[in-house]
Amino acid sequence: MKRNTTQRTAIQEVFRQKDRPLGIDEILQRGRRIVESLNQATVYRNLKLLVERGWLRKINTPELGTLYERAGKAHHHHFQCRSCDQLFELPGCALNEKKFTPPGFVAEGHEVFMFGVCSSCRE
Amino acid sequence: MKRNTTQRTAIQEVFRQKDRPLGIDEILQRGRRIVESLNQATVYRNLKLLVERGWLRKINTPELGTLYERAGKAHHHHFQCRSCDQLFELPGCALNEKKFTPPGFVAEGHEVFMFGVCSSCRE
DNA sequence: GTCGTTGCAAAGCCTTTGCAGGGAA
DNA sequence: TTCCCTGCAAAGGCTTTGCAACGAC
Repeated sequence: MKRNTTQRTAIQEVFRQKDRPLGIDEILQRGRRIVESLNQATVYRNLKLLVERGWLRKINTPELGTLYERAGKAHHHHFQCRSCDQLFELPGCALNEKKFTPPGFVAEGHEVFMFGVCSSCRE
Repeated sequence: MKRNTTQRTAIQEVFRQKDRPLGIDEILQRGRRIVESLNQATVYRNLKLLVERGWLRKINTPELGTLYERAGKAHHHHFQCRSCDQLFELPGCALNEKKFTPPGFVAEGHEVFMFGVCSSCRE
């Protein structure tokens, strides 16, 4: 049986506070504000567990490494600002999967990453 | 001034033989058929150099790590077969970038990865 | 008390780098 | 001969794992 440790709860709390894709460093930093002793290995172990439980989703980005976001959201993609290196959610989907699938191939899913500058950084 | 070493030539030859995205291991294996002594560090160094020269393009895939393909091709995306783990070229683009860009954001580019089963593996 | 969980350190991948010898021009 | 390039090994990031102590139930 799984136990609700203060560390795991802290990591989940971080995601409740910041509803956007987060990387390990930021999760660790913010988590330590809640549980000072929080260890990196613990974060890795819990992220893995929370992904397996379907509470988090792992995002392997092309330029920012691995990030995590809350699971269960509607199908969406991401926009990476190359100025502040934040990943933003893009609601909906602008990809015509069927049209794009080569004849004879079977499509199971897709990932779209957009790059550019966010509205805050553009100012 | 850059020199045309047998190692660098071998790596380029590998890409001429296989016109599809290749990973380090495959490049190394195939390169060693041409230059037996070929070293992994040499491959990494030359891939970096060939990318800088605009002869190769680096692809950071979500599930297969870093692959490289010949640069200079028309805008395209990729399809990853989860059965044979090969990356296929998808000619053209099915993404409506303008429609997908949030107000106030500036789009500079995008990356699309499709996942599924290729026609060979489906049989 | 049990046994899942944590912190710490070591180890595993993948990639980069320092260095001395080797090779292209 | 020059000095770029290579092979080898060590070192760097990021992530996982072994182990003994700890703590949730």
